[in-house]
Amino acid sequence: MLSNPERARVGAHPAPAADSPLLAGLNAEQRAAVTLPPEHALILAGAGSGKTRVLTTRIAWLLQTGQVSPGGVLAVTFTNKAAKEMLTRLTSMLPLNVRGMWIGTFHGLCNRFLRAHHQLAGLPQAFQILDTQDQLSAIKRLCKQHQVDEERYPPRQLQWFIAGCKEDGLRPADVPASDSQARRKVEIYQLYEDQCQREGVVDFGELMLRSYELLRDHDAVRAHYRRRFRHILIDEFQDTNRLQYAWIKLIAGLPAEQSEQAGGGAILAVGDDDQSIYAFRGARVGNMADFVREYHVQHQIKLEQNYRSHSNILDAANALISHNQGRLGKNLRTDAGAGEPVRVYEAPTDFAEAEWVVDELKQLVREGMARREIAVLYRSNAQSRVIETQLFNAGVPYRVYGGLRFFERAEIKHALAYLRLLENPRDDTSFLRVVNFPPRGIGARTLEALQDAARGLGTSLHDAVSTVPGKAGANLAAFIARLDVLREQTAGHTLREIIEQMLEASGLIEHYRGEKEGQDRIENLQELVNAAESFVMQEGFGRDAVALPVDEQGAVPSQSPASQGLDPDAPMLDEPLPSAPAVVDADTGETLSPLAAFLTHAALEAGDNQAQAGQDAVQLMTVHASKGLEFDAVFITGLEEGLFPHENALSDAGGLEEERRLMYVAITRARQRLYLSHAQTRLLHGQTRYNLRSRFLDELPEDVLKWLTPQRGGFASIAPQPIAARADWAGARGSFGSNFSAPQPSPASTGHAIRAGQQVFHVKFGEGRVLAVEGAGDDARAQVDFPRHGVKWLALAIAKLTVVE
DNA sequence: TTCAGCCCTGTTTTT
DNA sequence: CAGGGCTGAA
Repeated sequence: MLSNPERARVGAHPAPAADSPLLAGLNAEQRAAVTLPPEHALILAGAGSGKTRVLTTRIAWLLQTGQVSPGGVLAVTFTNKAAKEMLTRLTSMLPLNVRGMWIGTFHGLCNRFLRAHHQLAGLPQAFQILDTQDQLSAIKRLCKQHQVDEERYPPRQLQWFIAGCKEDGLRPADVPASDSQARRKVEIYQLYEDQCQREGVVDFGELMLRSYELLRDHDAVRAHYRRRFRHILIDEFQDTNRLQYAWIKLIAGLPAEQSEQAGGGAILAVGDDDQSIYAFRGARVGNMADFVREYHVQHQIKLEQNYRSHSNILDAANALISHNQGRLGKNLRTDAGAGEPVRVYEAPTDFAEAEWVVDELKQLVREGMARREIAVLYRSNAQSRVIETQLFNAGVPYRVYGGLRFFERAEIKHALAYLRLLENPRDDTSFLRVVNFPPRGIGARTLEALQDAARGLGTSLHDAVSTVPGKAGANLAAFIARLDVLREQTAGHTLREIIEQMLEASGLIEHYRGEKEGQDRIENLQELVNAAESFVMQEGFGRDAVALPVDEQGAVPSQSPASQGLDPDAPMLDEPLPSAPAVVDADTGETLSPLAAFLTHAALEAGDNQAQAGQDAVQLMTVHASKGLEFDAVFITGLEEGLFPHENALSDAGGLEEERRLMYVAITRARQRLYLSHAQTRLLHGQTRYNLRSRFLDELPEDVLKWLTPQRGGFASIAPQPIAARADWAGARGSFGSNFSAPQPSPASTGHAIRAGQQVFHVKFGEGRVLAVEGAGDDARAQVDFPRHGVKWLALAIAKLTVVE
């Protein structure tokens, strides 16, 4: 073990200890990955192959063998959870001060970086971060102000467009726009950028992009970090987007740019192409291949030994994923036995499906399984409701992940808006959010006048208040006066005191006291005080948090970074090069007030959503949210065409493959037991929908499955279930009860001969395949997949469909 | 200005 | 079915 961190200085290269206790218990591949030479490498880590262990042991190994000092490590993950996990494991392996290490999420690290170099980045030091909600409301506000036709340019779509541009590293000027519609979008993008800049706020994408540009445009800064980071480790590399990969390339330098002199770290990319499930938000699996090519990667290690699941589960996963094209190729294996078969259940309704899930999991609990070891997964959040109801009725404790998280709740957002205004009065988004909440006689008309005035003056709303005349103006003035007083009163106070005084002064508590449903909200607001308190404890803001001056003008050639107040326990630069201009390192960037730091924390980590974390509860979450987790028993529900795979993903082949990877992720969460289920009918958007069972079920090997219900026809084209509708079908919901083994009721015909699975012809769209039919009589609709025109819903009463078969 | 009620629309996954 | 936005009345 390392007793003195100083030993970690580079230069003294102790002989790598092959018998290091760190390596104990690792298999050959894992060991090879941990002890790789300091060169670029790609680890293909299958699900459950001990990826996190390898990653953390690698860091510990590098530190222990003196190949790098803590300050020379950059480790990037996607989720806060993963970053925390890495830190915890690391500190349990080595006694070490992790403060100088850069371990965090892309967004977290970019934030840290931008705070330190905020002047170079053109941002106020206390810039605030817009979450998705804030971003949308900022865009809506902008659209109103600039008379954007919200019909033609829906704000949500604009948000998607802007985020997409940023993920590709494109500023408005870089976006190709051929037609007028596209040009208009780019124009709005530009306006949005201006607005954010004016208000001193950044969105998630901006954190990344701004940080990328800063590195790109400032040679001294880039050179500094290149020399600093000798080892760059990236988790979940398959989830990186274009911009993130470009950022990594800047911070590491391309091979041609790397040298003893110029620095440049060794990149260790860890990923699994089969678990790439974030293409929808810009993730590019292709980055893996690009990395291998651009960095001439010589070391590729596959981790295929799975330590998690029984072989029946793995066989199912392997078989499923083999249906995807163009994989890097990887097969999981295990030494564990076959284990239980994968159980498959077909329910008549979503309601019955939930009932079955609850019955089964109660049985598991009776057999001694801990509830927290049981997960119920679904494709989309809306599906949780039925299951929740069932669990609730059965009195089974459960916990839902996702949905509204703590910092996203309305009352919390209101409170945060007040706090943000204390920190930055120019934050118009926050201003508008609370200027009339609780109501204080400032209505839409007043605000319109204020916004006009602000636009005319080119100032923030806050600064334009004095120009509004009359009673309305007086109300506004009273509002900002209240804020100003609060700001003065709380100066120098602890975070807790600031929040408590804000809750009083804002009138939020008072307001919710008067509401009938307000008690919960008040409790949440009180919880906010607790959240702040524990944040202060964790970050050590409590006492003598010395604010170090950050000299942003950049180069201070005569001073070494160490003389600028860097943590002496964490030497940043091993032997600073004599000619190199010293750049203030982002480690000195902790000059934020506790309040500003807390607000950042709130934006970057939306927080957990349920207070009852300690209880032994069944876990409910989307498949996406389950990534990286594992459970003894896993239920994957709603395995239906249109739901999983989701209908929006069916239009292109890439979408389907991503859905399949999603299913692969879901399957590989299970250690011992895996349950799959689908329902014939499901209540969605208040309508009963009839779904075929998911094609993914048919892609699993029969011999690992155990059908709990009699099997009927296969997917779509093979003997499709006669699917038609009867108006009172919904009324029959639940009456099937346990009657699932009975033959399907054959409801009266709609009069339309259209059935799922059929090949049909449409005058305009040509030939297509019917995916589903729903509704009855004149309302009957069919979902048809047209090869040329995509998936469409057609009203059977109107559309002329002829059966081709 | 506020509030209640109506209509309309959207509706995958999220750092 | 939900939530947001819009309208009209108090």
